[in-house]
Amino acid sequence: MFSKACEYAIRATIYIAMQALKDNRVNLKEIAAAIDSPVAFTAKILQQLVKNDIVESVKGARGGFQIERANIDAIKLNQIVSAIDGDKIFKGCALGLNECNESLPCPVHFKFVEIRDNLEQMTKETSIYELATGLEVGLTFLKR
Amino acid sequence: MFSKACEYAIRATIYIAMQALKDNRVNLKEIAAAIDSPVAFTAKILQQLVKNDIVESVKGARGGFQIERANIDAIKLNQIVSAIDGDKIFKGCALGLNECNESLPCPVHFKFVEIRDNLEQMTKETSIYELATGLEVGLTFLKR
DNA sequence: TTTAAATAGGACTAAATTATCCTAATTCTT
DNA sequence: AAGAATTAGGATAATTTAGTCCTATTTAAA
Repeated sequence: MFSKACEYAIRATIYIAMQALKDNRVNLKEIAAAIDSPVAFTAKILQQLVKNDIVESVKGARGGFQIERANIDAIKLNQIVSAIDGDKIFKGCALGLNECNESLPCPVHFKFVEIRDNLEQMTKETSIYELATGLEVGLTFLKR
Repeated sequence: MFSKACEYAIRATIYIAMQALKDNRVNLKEIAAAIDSPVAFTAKILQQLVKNDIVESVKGARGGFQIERANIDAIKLNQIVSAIDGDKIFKGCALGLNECNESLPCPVHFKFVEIRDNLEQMTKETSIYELATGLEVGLTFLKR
């Protein structure tokens, strides 16, 4: 469904948000440990998240990653997916056709559009805040 | 969503089914041309479909691929997906966790399960017959 | 019986994704 | 001011996915 990079991106963002809610800034090593991801690869992904204004970084000793309080509410899941994987998952054809729409549909078009649209809507209405709080309370997990 | 191999597999199966409904057996070249896919790669995928009893092959001159009439109704989309991509798409965690279920859920688990299950149900109730007829009538397309 | 047309399958290549490593730049702390 | 901790970024390696090529085998038709 999502690329590995995107999976890590979502997990990392949720973890950073959870810590940000407790006024903690977290560094790369801590993030990678918390979400059980390869450190160097996670660094690359965090760079992309910073470029896309999903997380903020602070350089130097005592630096790390954080998310502004207001953004924790504002950032929705679909923004992370689009930033890392593009919008193929939300817009693309299930059978890989370049041109596939209501007027020139592939055989599964109408059935697939429903699922694709549900996915997009779900990710659009799911905030990082919501995901981070479930994690903090211990209802959900980012490893294993 | 699906791998390239799976996209080609679905397109190829639909095309073979449509021709089988007209009592035509079709060969590799014709299939690849009809679905606009790389010939040699398509050959590999067809081998897998044969091994998984989704299509039948006939060797030798005048050989090719076909699907028994009864199977055109019996084969559902989910069988092709599982045969080529496995069932990660139907069973796997959206965030890539190895263990993710109702009792140890990832942060998006409950929201994602709905979509995943809808996809599985849709593919389970969609027969190749249904997809092939839309194609024959010219309502749907396998290229572009 | 030979030949041509076809699938099967193994070995290989190319491209994309995932992942690592090293160095530079930044900034806090001592 | 120096050193340690940290992110940024480029180069590279490893793995997976996508795709090609060649040969063997099968079978219909001439």
